[in-house]
Amino acid sequence: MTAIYRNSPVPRYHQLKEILRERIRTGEWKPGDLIPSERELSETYGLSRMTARQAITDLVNEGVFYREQGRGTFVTRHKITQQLMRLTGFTEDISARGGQPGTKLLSAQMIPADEGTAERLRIAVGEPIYRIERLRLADSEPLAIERSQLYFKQCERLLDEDVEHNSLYRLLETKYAVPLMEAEQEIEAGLAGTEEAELLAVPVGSAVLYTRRTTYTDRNQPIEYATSVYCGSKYVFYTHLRRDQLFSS
Amino acid sequence: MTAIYRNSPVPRYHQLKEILRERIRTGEWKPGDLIPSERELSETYGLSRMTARQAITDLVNEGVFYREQGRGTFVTRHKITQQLMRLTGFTEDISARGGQPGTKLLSAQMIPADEGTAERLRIAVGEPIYRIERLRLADSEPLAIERSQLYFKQCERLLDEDVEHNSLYRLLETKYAVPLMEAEQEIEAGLAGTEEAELLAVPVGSAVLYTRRTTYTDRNQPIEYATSVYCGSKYVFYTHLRRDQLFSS
DNA sequence: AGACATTACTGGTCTATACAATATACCAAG
DNA sequence: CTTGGTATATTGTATAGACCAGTAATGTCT
Repeated sequence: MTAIYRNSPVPRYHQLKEILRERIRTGEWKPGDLIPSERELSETYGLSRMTARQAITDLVNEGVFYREQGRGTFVTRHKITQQLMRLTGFTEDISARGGQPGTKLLSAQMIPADEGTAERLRIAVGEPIYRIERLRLADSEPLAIERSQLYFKQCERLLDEDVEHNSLYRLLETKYAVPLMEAEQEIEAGLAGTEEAELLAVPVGSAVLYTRRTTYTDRNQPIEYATSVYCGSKYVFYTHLRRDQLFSS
Repeated sequence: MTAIYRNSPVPRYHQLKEILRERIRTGEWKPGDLIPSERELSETYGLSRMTARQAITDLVNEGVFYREQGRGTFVTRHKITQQLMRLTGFTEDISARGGQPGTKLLSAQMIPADEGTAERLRIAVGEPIYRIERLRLADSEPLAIERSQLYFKQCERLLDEDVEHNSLYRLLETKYAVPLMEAEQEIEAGLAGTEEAELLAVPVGSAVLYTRRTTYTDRNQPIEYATSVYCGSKYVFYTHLRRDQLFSS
């Protein structure tokens, strides 16, 4: 894509975002480079400056560019991490890191929600939820134990899915029209217990990471509560932190 | 603040952001509430719709509101976590969690940068950097060991600072005019070694979290590289994940 | 009662324009 | 050689207006 289609159903600012991304991907612009000014871009692609600016602003918020008033807009220097802090399921995550994801299904069933889960999913205690327990592999080695609990309309249909060979998140977004938007995650250090050690094939007392995650749809509805145990020696979490202004009031 | 000052040096959209935040703080708007429409807000405060929209867009990006086309704009339901994924120094972090931060200075000196640090701070190997090692306490209990390495113009002046009783980040932002913007952080599980166990007052082999963090200024210059060891039983990390669109190309 | 069209709201996109604030290079006066 | 102004880039802020697209309630027809 090298031009803006004015009659496309895709918004123009969105088309421009893709073009700008592409010009980075191809290596035309390298980290630290100055990109054309907003006015220049708007003339090149036949847009108003504000529309070009919206595309750039989006990419600034995504961490692709940064602006300096009076100087111009530049390509950020660090990009790897940003892509890894995206909300991803295990399958997508491992693929992105260049590994071969694998899954061994431990259990999948409908059960009544206990108190903690019900509160996090904002449903009534005892409501039937879909619970799945999977051992996750990377390059055939056990990496994590993942226990997911989901609730949405007709979530019992998930029982018929092949969750051993499909990405749960991809299934939700495609077949079930459940668009995932964001998640809150807690990370804590721990030691492997006997059961966990056996599944992960590590000695009892090895370093592990416990995570607890609540996932929300684009309607801000909690849809999944998942707890995981990651093998400490094989996995690193990346996060990106931003400092917002402290308002002196 | 309840009105927009048209001649204020503070941008109007920024004033509006503060007003909107205030209306949440006072409890006027609760999580899940529908706020007035963009058109309504712009009339109320005497702004154009685009200006009001800019304020709202900012707050949406910060996770304060979410929008639903055709329905309106709402206050998000989960707020605690968002504040904790801000880039914070230890002092601010513990205060925000309601604890009493403390520090024991282990060492502070200028040393030549080793290869790994030089690369992360994007300087030459051997360049003199400021290195500080501190034991961090929460409510008088040891919580973490933090080793920070900083490089910027005249960073040797830090040697004269009382880093035991001051927040390093606050010092940087106020006295040294070094505005911090964002950071990348890696988190990994580990076990306490003998030296770490002693400092943290836990048994050898306890669960700990290793973190490595590179901090950047608003000019995208790396300024700090810090590694920490957190006592596993006393600290939980929070992260917020966003799913951005997967572009099918 | 149910299905469908209307309508009036919402946010989403886009334009054209104006002026402010900042950064940089250059030039002239001291 | 330094200082200060100026021209001209840049992004930042702000307006007014237009139309599109999705939602929900209402009314109307079957």
